[in-house]
Amino acid sequence: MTYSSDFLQRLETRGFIHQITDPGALDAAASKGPITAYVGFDCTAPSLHIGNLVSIMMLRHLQQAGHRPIVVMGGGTTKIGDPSGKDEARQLLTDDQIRANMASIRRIFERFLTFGDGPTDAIMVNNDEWLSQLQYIPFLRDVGRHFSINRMLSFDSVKLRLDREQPLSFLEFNYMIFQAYDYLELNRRYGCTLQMGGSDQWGNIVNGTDLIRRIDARDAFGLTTPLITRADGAKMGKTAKGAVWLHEDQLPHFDYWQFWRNTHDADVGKFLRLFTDLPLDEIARLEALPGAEINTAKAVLATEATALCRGREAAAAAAATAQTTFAEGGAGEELPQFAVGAPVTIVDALIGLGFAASKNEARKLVAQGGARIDGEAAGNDGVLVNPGQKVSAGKKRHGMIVSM
RNA sequence: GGAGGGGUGGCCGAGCGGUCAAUGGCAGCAGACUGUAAAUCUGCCGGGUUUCACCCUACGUUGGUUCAAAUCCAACCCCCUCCA
Repeated sequence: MTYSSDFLQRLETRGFIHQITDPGALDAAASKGPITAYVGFDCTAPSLHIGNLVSIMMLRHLQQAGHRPIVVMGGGTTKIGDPSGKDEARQLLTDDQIRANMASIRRIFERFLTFGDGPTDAIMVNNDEWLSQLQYIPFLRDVGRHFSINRMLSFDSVKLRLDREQPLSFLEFNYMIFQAYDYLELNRRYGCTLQMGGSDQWGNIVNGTDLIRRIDARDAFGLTTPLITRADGAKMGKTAKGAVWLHEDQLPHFDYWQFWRNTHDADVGKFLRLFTDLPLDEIARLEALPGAEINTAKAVLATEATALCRGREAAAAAAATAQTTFAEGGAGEELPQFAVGAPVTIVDALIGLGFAASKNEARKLVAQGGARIDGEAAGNDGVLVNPGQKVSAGKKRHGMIVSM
């Protein structure tokens, strides 16, 4: 499918589009002039992770194409908890936790979007602003009447729980109503005519467009992105160590860079399109690199993706560290460090650097030849390591011992 | 409320008085081969120590029987199926 609007054409060619409620009409609207679109984010954690990155990039493209992005923080809906994909109710957060999380998340968005008061500047709003003002009876009369229980029961998020006879509280059951109401409110306040989100949000999004049509008789659109999976079928962004966080407090720059560097061959092109701003012809060239040369493309992916989220400088530093550490066998500046007062055993060094969770684990690393000091296998667990030496666990984890 | 079935290591899932830190699979870690990839093969995969060994903690919870329990008994909690 090809679109006449720059915005949709961009999304389409870069692999962002899964479903659109009315592609033709949305394309026409986006061609005619600036539109306002939003994505909702929940703020149950102080940072977003890679799973949110597709939506963030989509907002970035929206803005670059001359439209206005709204970031909706689910301060109000976080108080309820989205039942989608969960067997059990989420833990409820206090107002203070929510506020702190929102402040922290905002800093991530400022890297990707330009905020301000201009016509295409991004704004961030908290749906708690209107949700907590709602009056129960009027809300039921004005909004509740448009929702049929029959239909709500048919939604996957609800059906799944009911089929498994898992408890679904009334509180959570209301989640989809509030999300639909958000859209109505944003449409009224900001003339927002497009809600975007992951494919799991399709039902919620459609509820919103329906509600706007029923109450205000206006057209609004919905767009969802495909679920991004890796070539081996695993869900994107989950590693054994947990989520890949966008916030540097939760994941060092170097580790973030490394995450992208270790992308599977088959995913390089896809990820370059989704997670960098590189032009498509450049990406086409990179993903076509044969054999081992694909590593060049991975390094570009890592640096570009890191630059977006962490800044160009941090990306360059991470890339330089990777270069000296992996390609030259040296030790880059960004490696994790472990400060000691006196020489320590290799076992303690591995634990100190966070490469082993217990002494047993560290000993096993040594026994299997995975522990190295300055590139040489550590002979036994009693070997001492001095400040200034590089300690490695396996081929990918490297750290420096420094003096206090 | 009644009748059955079940709760085991990150997950799935065997075991059903000693030989069980517990088969197998997945995930993970390390080694080999490579390209900081994939696939494959090999080893590891609760914690501690003086590591071909020993100690501690673990099979829903709490007690009990026994020389000995994940395995038997009792009570309790939770889940599932069927009946009311």
